[in-house]
Amino acid sequence: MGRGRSEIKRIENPTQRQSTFYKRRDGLFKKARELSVLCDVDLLLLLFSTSGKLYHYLSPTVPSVKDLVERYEATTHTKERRAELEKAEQMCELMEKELRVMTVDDGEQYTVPSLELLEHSLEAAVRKVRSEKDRKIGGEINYLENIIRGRHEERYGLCNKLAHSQASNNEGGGGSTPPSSGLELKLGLN
Amino acid sequence: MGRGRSEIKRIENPTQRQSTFYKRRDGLFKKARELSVLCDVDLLLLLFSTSGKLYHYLSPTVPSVKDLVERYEATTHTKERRAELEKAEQMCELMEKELRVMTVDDGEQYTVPSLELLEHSLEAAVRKVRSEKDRKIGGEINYLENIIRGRHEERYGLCNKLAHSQASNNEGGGGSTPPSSGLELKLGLN
DNA sequence: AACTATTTATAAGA
DNA sequence: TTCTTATAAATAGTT
Repeated sequence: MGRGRSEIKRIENPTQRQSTFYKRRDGLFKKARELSVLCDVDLLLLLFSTSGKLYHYLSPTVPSVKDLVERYEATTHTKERRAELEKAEQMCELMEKELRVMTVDDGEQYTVPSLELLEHSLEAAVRKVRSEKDRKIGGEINYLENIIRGRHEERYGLCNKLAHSQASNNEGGGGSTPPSSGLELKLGLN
Repeated sequence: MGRGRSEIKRIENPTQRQSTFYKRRDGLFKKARELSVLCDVDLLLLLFSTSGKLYHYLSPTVPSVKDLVERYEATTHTKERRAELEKAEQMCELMEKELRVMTVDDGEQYTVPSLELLEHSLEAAVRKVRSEKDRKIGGEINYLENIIRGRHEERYGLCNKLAHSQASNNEGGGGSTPPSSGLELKLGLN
């Protein structure tokens, strides 16, 4: 847009780069907000300018950056696992095929006992690949279970804290508990 | 853009919403990429569609999502701390002012001993706010130190793993160590 | 997916 | 930075 060319490559002139940065940054954030509202999308936009300044946008439907990043991690983990499983599956098939071919083909270079030996080791390899596949499936389940357990503990901890703080408020503020955050300091004006 | 109105609010018609989503998602990613290249910016764009599908873009200069998010956390932490410190500072000033006013003003409603008592508790309160401020500064330092320590341990752990796996490769693969990742399975074709 | 009439974004210039 | 304006780009509605 604008007058003249396009060409997406690093702008070397620092003044021009800065100016373009302001304009396009504003444009990008506007578009991000619009997409998130129009299409009911959870999104995070996080950016650091060359000078190290932080700008970010998080759609209003998302409670926190951490939350969305955890979802990202969970998703990519399962994706990676699925890709690995597919590869393992393919490998399995390939090896079974190979095994069949090798035992049927007449190989002049092999004696029967050596072919038998080869067959056995290939069978063992197939078993190994299968068990590795199973181990990975188990690992994925553990990973997800851990996440769920973590969430539970988090909630439990919060409940505890809440109950605790309510109890100590009812006592009248015993003094030894330090303020946990922000500026709700007890000023001791008794 | 396009024919007709604008109005940024959730599109209720699902077909239209989906169509708009595709178009604007592509546009947003394009703009994100362009900004990151043109202006040499580190950026992360992470989004989940309503159906839970993940799309993301990370500028090529950033090693990983985790990396950028850590930078975000470090930055916001220090920002929050700074804001808290500022508030504490203001509170301090306010209280000192109040203290001065109260001891100088002729308050008809107070006896001198009660004013003196009030003065002392206000002074104590000021001390309390100051020490809370110092505690927070210390906490921030600890927080940063922890991050640094974490990085060191991560690296150390990786070095160890590497050394270990190289050692066991030299031994000839003793069988009890499970493959750590991917598909570099030892097939046992001996 | 493709096609346009329009609206938006923005490169240059001030 | 900030505003203006000529022009390139994005996209809403339509096919």
